[in-house]
Amino acid sequence: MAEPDTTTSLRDAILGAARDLLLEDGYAGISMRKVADRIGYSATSIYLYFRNKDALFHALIDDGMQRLNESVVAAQAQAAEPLARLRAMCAAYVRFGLENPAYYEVMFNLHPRHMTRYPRDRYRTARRNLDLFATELEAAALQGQTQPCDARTMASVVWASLHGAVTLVLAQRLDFRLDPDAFLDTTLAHVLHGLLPHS
Amino acid sequence: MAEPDTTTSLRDAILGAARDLLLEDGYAGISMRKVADRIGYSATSIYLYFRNKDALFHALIDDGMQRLNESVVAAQAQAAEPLARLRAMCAAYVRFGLENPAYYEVMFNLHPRHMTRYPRDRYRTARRNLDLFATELEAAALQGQTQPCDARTMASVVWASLHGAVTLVLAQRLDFRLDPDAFLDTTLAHVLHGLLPHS
DNA sequence: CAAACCTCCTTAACGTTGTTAAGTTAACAC
DNA sequence: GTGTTAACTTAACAACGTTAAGGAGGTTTG
Repeated sequence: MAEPDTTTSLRDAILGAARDLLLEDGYAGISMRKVADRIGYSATSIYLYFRNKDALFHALIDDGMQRLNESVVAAQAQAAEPLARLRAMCAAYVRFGLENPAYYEVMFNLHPRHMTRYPRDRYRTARRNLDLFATELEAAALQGQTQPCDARTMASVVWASLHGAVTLVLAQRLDFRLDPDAFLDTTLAHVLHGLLPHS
Repeated sequence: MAEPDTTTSLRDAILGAARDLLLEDGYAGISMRKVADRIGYSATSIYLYFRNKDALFHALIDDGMQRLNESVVAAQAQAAEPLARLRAMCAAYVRFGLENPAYYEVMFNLHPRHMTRYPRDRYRTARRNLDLFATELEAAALQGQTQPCDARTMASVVWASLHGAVTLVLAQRLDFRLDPDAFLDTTLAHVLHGLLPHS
């Protein structure tokens, strides 16, 4: 299984193998030895490029955050009005979660107890994402389309609601009598409705 | 550390030790050997009373679900009108999460990948909890206080939003520029506002 | 009374995990 | 040819969940 290292550096090969294992078996399917086996190196070699297992996962999180951000940015460009953009962005977020459950898991559902916290200073991409939501919220509020609010807080509120719904569905903890897609649609509608001005 | 077994059965002693460890060190702080050490038995004794580690955790989840349910029921009785009751119940849910982070973690944030799914038929208490929310939602809709909706779906939507917010705060992933309590208050207000009739 | 049995618990072990310490091997410098 | 450095491996440690086998003590049965 030894691959050539002339084309890719070993660091990249490790990351690739870890990503593959993540997509195949989820978080639990990854061990240092399995990652190493897959590319024909010994487990300890990984420590030459990543301080420990957490550091390896942090790199995967970076990767996932990047992909999520691209999805949301793409959605943002699909509509002209703030509220419509917001809707598209929320939908993109949910879709990302459903389509990349393994990534979503390491990115958001891996608890600090299981893994050293993803360092604050590497949350750039995540915060940038949140800022995208805040921007649209602020624009919508200025146009009187929503009730006035602190955009930064409300961006987190919106995100938390979406996150809760996605997590619920991915963990298969949704009431089995409900249809996941319908549930997610209702959640999205409810979240947006909650932003509208008082009657 | 060997405790008397005349008063409590060993099964109860194991559960108690597991609960203590859970509260002290969280999920990661629990291993079969640690639980056993704490009560002066060997690790393998646990297997006489629980099929495996998952079964032990499922018992802890039962315990936590019971406590959560009691909190919500108590909150429900504190108000007379459906919407006010709903608000009190949501607040109780959030409070439970903040005050019992370790319980909350095993109950809702431990992924199926880390642990065999909590069996469907043992979700009685959880579903009962959800039904409490659905009942109030239905009553509120009947009185025209909210827009009409499928109460069961909306109960899950409300729960998911609260869950997302609580999870975010507990995992310390909330934007560090925001105050957790203010964020949770805003979330609660937003969730309830989202239920109101269209203007 | 002794033999069989059952209940409750333990010791020993297996295979796996993340991680560290101590080599090894090859390439290059002078 | 000797010294140095970079890249990688082997061996090992402590901890993990779990299983198989066994032992001590009381109860039942001939």
